[in-house]
Amino acid sequence: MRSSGPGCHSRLVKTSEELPLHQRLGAEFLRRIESGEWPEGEPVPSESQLCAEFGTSRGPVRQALAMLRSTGSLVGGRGKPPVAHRTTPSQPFGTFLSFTQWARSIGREPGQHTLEVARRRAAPEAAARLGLAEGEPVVELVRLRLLDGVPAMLERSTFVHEVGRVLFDFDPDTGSVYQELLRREVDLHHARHTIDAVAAGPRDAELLRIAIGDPLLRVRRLTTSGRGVPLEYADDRYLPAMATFTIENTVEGRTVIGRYRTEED
Amino acid sequence: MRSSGPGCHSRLVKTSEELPLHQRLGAEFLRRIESGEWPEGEPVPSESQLCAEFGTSRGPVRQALAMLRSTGSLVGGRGKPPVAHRTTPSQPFGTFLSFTQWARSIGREPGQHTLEVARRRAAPEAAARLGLAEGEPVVELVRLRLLDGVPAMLERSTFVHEVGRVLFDFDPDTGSVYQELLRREVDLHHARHTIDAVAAGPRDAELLRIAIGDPLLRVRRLTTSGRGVPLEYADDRYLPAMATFTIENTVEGRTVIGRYRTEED
DNA sequence: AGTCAAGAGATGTATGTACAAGTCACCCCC
DNA sequence: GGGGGTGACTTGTACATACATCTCTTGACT
Repeated sequence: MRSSGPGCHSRLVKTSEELPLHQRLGAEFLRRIESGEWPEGEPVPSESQLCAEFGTSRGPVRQALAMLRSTGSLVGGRGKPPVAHRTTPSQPFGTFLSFTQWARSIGREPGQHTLEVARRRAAPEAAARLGLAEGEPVVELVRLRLLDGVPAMLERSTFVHEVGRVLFDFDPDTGSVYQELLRREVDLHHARHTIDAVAAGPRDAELLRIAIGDPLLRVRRLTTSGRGVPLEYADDRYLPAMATFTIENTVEGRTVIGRYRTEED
Repeated sequence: MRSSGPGCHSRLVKTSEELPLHQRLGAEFLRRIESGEWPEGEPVPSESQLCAEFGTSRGPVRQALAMLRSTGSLVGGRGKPPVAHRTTPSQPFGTFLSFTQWARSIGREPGQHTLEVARRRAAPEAAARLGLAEGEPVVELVRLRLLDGVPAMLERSTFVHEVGRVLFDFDPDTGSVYQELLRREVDLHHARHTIDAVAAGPRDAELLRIAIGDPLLRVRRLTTSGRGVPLEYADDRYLPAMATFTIENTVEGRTVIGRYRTEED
């Protein structure tokens, strides 16, 4: 295998040497598709050729191809070689969850003004979503998020107390709460985003510099751990001119999601 | 093992004898998980037991398990049996695309008032999205969609002419345009939904019986064929009180999407 | 020249084997 | 009685093989 230039930066991920063969093959194949080495729309080398090139049996090669097929990077059929297909990649969990990572991924500079960070008793809706009794202590964080210095979103997060208390050792004006929680090994694993539209209230309007009643794109998010324990409930209100959400789906069931700057789409 | 009686256990999987073995196994396993025969959170039978039960080798069993693993219906790891996990299923393509199918899937009665169906020259935005020159003929369809008789959404669809002309033989007040197009073997394969919020204009307000400026949840949809040819561009405006969209994603990259009645979530 | 059939080559499916690596229960020993 | 090792069992990975099925080209026949 051609493991030249192994990812020296990836301490979180195992080095290529110790990964299973079919995963290394899959990564290599994906690199070739995305680099254009296997051009879009062109058939890729046959399984036998790949087996010969990497000196393996058909098993690992087929596992790798199946992985790419499931993500849509390969399409095609029986009897003829599969065809490379560059797809719009689904935004990874972190990018979709973290405003900071998202902003950077679209080449904008994220910013924030923290308006409030307080330990208080859970409000009715947040308590219900987090599965807490009303009045249990939680940590609330309210921030105005900026893109290139311009107000873009108003974020109201409610953390269960065990998670939220780490925020008191952290200045939410300096960076990404999401990354800080990851660093503390909080198991952010699953998120459910519910999207609708609301009219701006007085406070929304004042902070986002719009008129009361103007439409806002609201995303309510419940983040849970790997075992389904709620960790955070958030109510994010975007200026529609600054961000849109996209969902792409196909008859085969593949789904990719994204959040984009409005003008860019 | 092959010489054991022909099909002595094959009656257990009766789904269409001509499907490949691993697909039949996958369907059967999924049925057992969803029916509770393999209880949530409990380890499923080991691969050897499944091989014995269905009289196959490990290969098809493992392919079927891998399929369920990729959809999140099975979780678990090395050394210990995988654990059944009932997941909220992703809404299939048809349900997500068709208002009619969606309404029925949530137990509501869909309805529609067709306001316009006309062959005309493409408007600038629709033309750009459909990849047409401005002024090329298209078919526009404007319908007010109802849930249980109550206005829920205003739909403005623009079809490329080749697709849209079948609508003149079809009464859009009677049912689902989507199903009619499928029946005519139009290759609706891929859809990209862009979600944002807009203020209701005069016509929106009048038809949806709200005030001008009230927030609406807008979904712009570009539907394309399997080869990427644009077929339809739509601008759907939902009353936020009637529908929300949800996106669920995990660190492993699985994504499920849904559209729900607002109160039900 | 056009048409159709045969065949080569590709992928899809299925089996059998072997070993590596992880989990768990049990038992021995301290 | 508790701690730790051992071994059976399970899943993960890899290879070799065989055959089915589909695609596309080649070539003979009309």
